[in-house]
Amino acid sequence: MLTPKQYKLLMFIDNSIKENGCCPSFEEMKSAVGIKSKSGIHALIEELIDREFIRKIPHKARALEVLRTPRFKPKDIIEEEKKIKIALQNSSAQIPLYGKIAAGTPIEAIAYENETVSVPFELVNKGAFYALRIEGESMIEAGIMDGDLAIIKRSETAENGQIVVALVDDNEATLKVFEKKSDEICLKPCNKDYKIQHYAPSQVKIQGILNGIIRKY
Amino acid sequence: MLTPKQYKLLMFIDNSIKENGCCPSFEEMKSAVGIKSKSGIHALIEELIDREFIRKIPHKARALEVLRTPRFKPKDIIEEEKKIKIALQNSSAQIPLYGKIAAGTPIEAIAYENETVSVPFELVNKGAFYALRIEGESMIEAGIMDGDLAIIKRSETAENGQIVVALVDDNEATLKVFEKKSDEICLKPCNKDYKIQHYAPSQVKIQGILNGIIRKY
DNA sequence: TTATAAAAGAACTAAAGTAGAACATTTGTA
DNA sequence: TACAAATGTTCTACTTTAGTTCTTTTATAA
Repeated sequence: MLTPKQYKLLMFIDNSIKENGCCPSFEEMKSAVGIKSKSGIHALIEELIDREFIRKIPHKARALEVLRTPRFKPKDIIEEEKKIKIALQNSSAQIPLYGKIAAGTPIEAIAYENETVSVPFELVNKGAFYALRIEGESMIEAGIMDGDLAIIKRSETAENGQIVVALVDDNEATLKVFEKKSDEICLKPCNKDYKIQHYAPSQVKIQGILNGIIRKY
Repeated sequence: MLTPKQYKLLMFIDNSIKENGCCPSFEEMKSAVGIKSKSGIHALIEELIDREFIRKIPHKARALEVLRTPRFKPKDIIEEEKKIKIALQNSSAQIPLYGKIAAGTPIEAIAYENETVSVPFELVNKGAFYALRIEGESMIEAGIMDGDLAIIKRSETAENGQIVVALVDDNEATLKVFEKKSDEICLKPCNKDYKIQHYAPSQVKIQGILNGIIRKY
């Protein structure tokens, strides 16, 4: 019935109209179908008009209308869809990278969202996650090294002994072992050269709990 | 079907009528669509009338009626499609997990391929990779902890100072810092409780070089 | 190779969009 | 009613985007 390219184009046009409400331009179709020249799109569209799959309002730009879509998919398309399924199974999650965090001297908490990193799904189960780049040596005895990527699960609370991202006095974010005592909160580094920090509970806001580490050599 | 501007205007008019009960003026449309002249709005409206999306009561101000809007896909379908797109872009590599490796007492090298793990593409550039589960504490000073997943790049050779998977006497695989001297190969643990091991070059086969670490808490 | 078809590319034509001004109509209210 | 303010229409001139047509290139199979 239709060639793979024709089918792909037809479905793309149908999709675009349903999704964006407006008909795609030839340029958009080019990149969607994977053709580098507008004349190719032109030929495909003429074919689709001939076979009465689409209609065109003459002398108008972006004026295509899908009349019908075929029941059967070309074989290549089916193959491709299988590949997508496999890719989906192996896909990783995309989480924002919130700049660097000092694991030694605390630095300012970073509020902007610029980069994202992809992490294996195993590290991000349920909840919201973000990543921080470790800077400094204060957690080295917990196997967290300078330059590591820390995968953090958003949380406002933590259990004693967990490694947390803590915001101190609203302007310093730091990765430390959390311990809440009756009257104070201790943030413990994992490096004997660093001292345990003691704060009033009101000074410390938990920003998340360490969920994973990714290191690249 | 519609051009982007036409669509934007149509939706704005439809929305305004539904929200405010009355048709917006050209001035309002101007700022909504981002056009600095009324004539542009006029042209767009004439087009929309031609294509029978709106109707106009002649000789009346603010007297437009929306006849129809392009039909849409259900939201959940769009969401799903977006997820697929993102997942495809971020799909991660699937590499085999070759069982556990002793980072303390060496254990047998595992030859079978059973499980696989997905890792971010950042950790696996070019070449063949596999993953090993760390067991033991011998590399703890390099930030490699018991239970970590080591991402290994296949290689038969290594530079001094690199962390390698070494097979000793064909039956023990171990993760150590590699150092080749003129007459022997040293495999150095990163833990002062463990001793440096010295072997004849013929005893040691490099199986790969450490390329990354993934840890889950 | 040669014939063929698909694709790429360049050159061209047409449509869409932008902008401003002048003009015409409607609408509210003094 | 009459006027001013708000609203809508038309025109010209121009820029950008979109679509068409033709020639050249590339790939493929007889």
